[in-house]
Amino acid sequence: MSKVSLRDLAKALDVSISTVSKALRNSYEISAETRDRVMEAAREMGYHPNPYAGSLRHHKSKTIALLVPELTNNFFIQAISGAESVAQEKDYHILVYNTHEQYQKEESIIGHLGNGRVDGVIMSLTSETGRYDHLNDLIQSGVPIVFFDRIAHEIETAKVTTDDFASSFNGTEHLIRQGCRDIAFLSLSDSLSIDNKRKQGYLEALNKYDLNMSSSRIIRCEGDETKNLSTIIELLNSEKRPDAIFASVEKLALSTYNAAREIGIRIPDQLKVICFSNLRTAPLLNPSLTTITQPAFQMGAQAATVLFKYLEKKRPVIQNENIIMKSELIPRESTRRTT
Amino acid sequence: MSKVSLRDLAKALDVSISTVSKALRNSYEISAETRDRVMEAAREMGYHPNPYAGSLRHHKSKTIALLVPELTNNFFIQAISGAESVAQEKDYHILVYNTHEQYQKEESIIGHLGNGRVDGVIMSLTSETGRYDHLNDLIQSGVPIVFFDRIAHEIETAKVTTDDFASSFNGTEHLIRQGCRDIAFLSLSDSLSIDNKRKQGYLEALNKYDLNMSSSRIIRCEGDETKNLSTIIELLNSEKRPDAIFASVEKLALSTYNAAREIGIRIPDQLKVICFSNLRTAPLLNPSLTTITQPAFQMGAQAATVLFKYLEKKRPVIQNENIIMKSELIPRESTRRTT
DNA sequence: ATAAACTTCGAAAACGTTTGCGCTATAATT
DNA sequence: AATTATAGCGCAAACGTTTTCGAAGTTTAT
Repeated sequence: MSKVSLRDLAKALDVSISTVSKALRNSYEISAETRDRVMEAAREMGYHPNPYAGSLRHHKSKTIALLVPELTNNFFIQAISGAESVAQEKDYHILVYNTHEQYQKEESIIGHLGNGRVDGVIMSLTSETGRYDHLNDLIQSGVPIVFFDRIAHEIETAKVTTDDFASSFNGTEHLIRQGCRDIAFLSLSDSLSIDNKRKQGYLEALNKYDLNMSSSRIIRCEGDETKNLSTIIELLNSEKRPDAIFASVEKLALSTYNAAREIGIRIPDQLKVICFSNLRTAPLLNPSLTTITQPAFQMGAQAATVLFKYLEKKRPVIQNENIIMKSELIPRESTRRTT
Repeated sequence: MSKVSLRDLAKALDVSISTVSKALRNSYEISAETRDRVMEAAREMGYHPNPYAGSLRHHKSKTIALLVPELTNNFFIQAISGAESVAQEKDYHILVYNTHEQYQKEESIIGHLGNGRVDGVIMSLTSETGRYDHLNDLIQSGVPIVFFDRIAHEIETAKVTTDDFASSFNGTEHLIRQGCRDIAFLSLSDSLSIDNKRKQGYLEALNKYDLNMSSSRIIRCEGDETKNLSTIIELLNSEKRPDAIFASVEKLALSTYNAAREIGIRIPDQLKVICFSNLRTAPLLNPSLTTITQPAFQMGAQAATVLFKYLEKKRPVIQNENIIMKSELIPRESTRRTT
């Protein structure tokens, strides 16, 4: 039936609790004979150590937290999957939290993570996050943080990102080479590290080709889905409609598809679309979608690997370190050259 | 800096540990004055209670585990999202585990969940899972389990599912009404509750319309992605190619799309496709995909709600209960009637 | 005035581990 | 034979809480 503790084992075997404990951990202090007796009894009685008692003694929980701003998102879910894989190998447990793109939730959750609940944190920032006191406090209290994708430059720790500037530059260049001259950039948030890098890459490419850099072509889409949809429809209905859209995130590209469909604009004939995306169905869309795909799984795995590397040390203070992985530009129908 | 405990607070305020503890929990035994002093000091010194010490005392962890056979899967991720939402409201924490469709992993993870790590479990079974000893052991040890989608009929507890039989029947009927007479069913596993229900619905519909029930039209696709792809290609290249495919899970429909594309079969003209799916891009596919969509988010939320309802009792033994939610058939291009 | 009741707090046990140290018996060393 | 080393085990403290109980001191009732 229920819970069997060291005490129960000790009583059953008529030895002390410490003997049982040591036997189970294969201590040299215990004779082979009693060790085997204990092991056998433990298996038989279904003993499983209480993890929290151990945590209390050791100040180690063998648990890490994973904070993402969105759960139903192909990129983040692949990253989580990557982190989970290496955690499972290392016998670590993962607490998953959805911050829902809300700074307030992020702060509250981070607050719950001090004092030993987790040994470390892997996270991607909220689009609202502009101050980092809560994160610094956590680090100060001894819980290291590794960032991925949406990072805080201001915090000295390990960060796993992709080559956002270059990818965005390449993506924009790709559009230009396909004949586009008026490219709108759909942005998610001004405070986001990746968003800014991507904007810069976009602007730099425009600059290289001497294209009009009127900043009005950077469209902020930070509302909910329907809000964004109407923003995009408005854009596509405007007098001077752009001939291409560069969506900084996947969901904005999908909204663009929906908008185009709704008002009868043909992709790629009248509008070309490219975006950062980890959509598996990108090749199957109508038309198939040109994407810049980040190595999401590997990013999560890498973030976890770095974190664990530090956790294995006595006093885990993570040094500043930028790990930059490459995204891949995959041209498809949505940016096909038209005449 | 780091960790501040009750002892630290007590020392700073020159009162006893128990006074501090009681003050923080607003005990009637403590005067308003000292309570306020304690509260103030706690905030100032950044006190956060050590969760595991409390867990040890209370035999409650305020944590639940979520086990899914696949993480990069729209259905499961939406379910997780639903469960996470209600957990966050109830101030519970969620440990997420990926069983990778492997019985052995499921067993091992379940083994780690005894003895207090979690107060309860929400899970969907592996396609390999055929025996339930590990689950029964866990329940016996006092940790309740709530199943969703892929359930174990043999275990008496709460189960959240959808009307798989009816949905599958309706989906098959839909295909028949669109003119199909030779429908292949792509199955994932014989041991899976949902798979069997769906097969039965499919067969029942065939029966109703007096169609050929040769069981060879049930195709097992339990390999990896490339294996399944070649299985489907073989099917579509066979002498008597089916005129429709009913995929029991989303990924098999996507493989069907890929297979059709590869060997130049046009959907829906030459082949109609329907599947169970939570793909957000289903309307944007080429052609748009007819789906039977489960209320994944609500299922996860419902499972969590039921679990918490029981956890709030003293001795949480969950009664047998079948909660059945409705899926929605959304006809799209992939099953459009052709002449 | 004494007894009773109440208010406010502290001592200590308990949750289930791990581990340093001490104790006893036997084996090895002189 | 006397000493020392060693093997094998148990005691007890510690981790950070919560909570029962009792000890004061204070107020109210008789």
